[in-house]
Amino acid sequence: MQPKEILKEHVSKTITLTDDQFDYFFSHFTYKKFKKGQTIIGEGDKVDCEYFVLSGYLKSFFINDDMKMFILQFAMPTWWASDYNALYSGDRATVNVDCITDAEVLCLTSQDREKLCKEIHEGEHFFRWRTNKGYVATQKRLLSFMNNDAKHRYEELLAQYPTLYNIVPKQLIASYLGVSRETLSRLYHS
Amino acid sequence: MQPKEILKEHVSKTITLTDDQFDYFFSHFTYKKFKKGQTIIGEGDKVDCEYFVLSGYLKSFFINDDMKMFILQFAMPTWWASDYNALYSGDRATVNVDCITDAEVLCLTSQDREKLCKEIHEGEHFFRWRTNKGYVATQKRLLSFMNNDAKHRYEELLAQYPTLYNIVPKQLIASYLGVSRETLSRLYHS
DNA sequence: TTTCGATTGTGATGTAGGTCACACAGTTTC
DNA sequence: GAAACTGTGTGACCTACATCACAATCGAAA
Repeated sequence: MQPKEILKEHVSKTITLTDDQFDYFFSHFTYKKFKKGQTIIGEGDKVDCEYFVLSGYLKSFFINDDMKMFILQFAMPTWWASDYNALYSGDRATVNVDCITDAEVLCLTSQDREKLCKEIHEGEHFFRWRTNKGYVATQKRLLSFMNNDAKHRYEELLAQYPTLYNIVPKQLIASYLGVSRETLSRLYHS
Repeated sequence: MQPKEILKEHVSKTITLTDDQFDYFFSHFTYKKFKKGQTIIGEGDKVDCEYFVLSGYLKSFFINDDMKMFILQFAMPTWWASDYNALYSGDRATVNVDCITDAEVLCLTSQDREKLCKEIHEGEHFFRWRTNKGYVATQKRLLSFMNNDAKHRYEELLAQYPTLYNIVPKQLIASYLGVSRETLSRLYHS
């Protein structure tokens, strides 16, 4: 499937655009291809874009002072990723985004997103709903963090995204769950 | 200050509306007054509204199977609160909202919010930015949960909201931090 | 085939924070 | 003023998970 179709199908789930409107919408995106392991956003970068995943897997993550990694999100096809704090505040990136596998993405600059939101009312609606879903999902994850132990969170993750288990190294899954890789290993061997 | 002025000042930080537009916008809100301890949204309720706080303090929280409470958010004047998952999905409430102190709020139904978003482009812009801020804040809190120990999170909270310490019972602060009240007590007596 | 690096399993031990128990305020109710 | 209730401090003990150390596995490079 073509990039344009993938995005169109995704957007159509929330809003209805005429073909002309969608063509115009799409014209603001730039296609890019990355190799496994490549960095898309690195700590300290100026962040201009958000990324819509066409194929492959990305991760967004934070590295603390002890060089420990915490994964905020795995981004799979039709998901969006960026350092949203940096993107909206204009600050330098504190969150990294890189490629777990080879990946193709569509880039949208913050400027173009705001332009589209202004010019196409439905476009603004789309981005409001997308952010809203992200907000609710993050709040759920926060609750799960406070409420459940690592084993519970592990099972929750696998139930929600069964494909992750085969594609993503266990180390990264541990970083997402907020436990050490050793603990994760013990969890699913019991 | 009047409810209308409070809301206007708040909204003006993000968007510009003409007086007529704002009058129309405001006409969709309903004023309500609650007593300390009163429930605004209870588990299992149908959720129609979100609430803009004029005065007083609310909390939104989740109760797990062991009857343990987890606080998602303290809502102070000019903050918004609801069970956003229920509000957007139409499901019954799993998150509660109640009053830490006597409180005055403005209620906006989900239906009216969508109506306003449709009729006033700037209105949609406002709600997109509000949600966006919530999203980024929740993501930061999630990161802090993964990264920092209870003491660190405690100091972070006090630095950000010094007033909370005097107004909100320590038990609730503990529930927000995700530690037992005993642990919290030990933290700040050392 | 050999070698190297990345990934994972597993034991031993340490620690933050949970749970339970009880004491002791301050404040509301009769 | 007694009684009951809500909020808080503090000790003793327990548990989930971290950390460190090292072994085992596997794929890619050479």
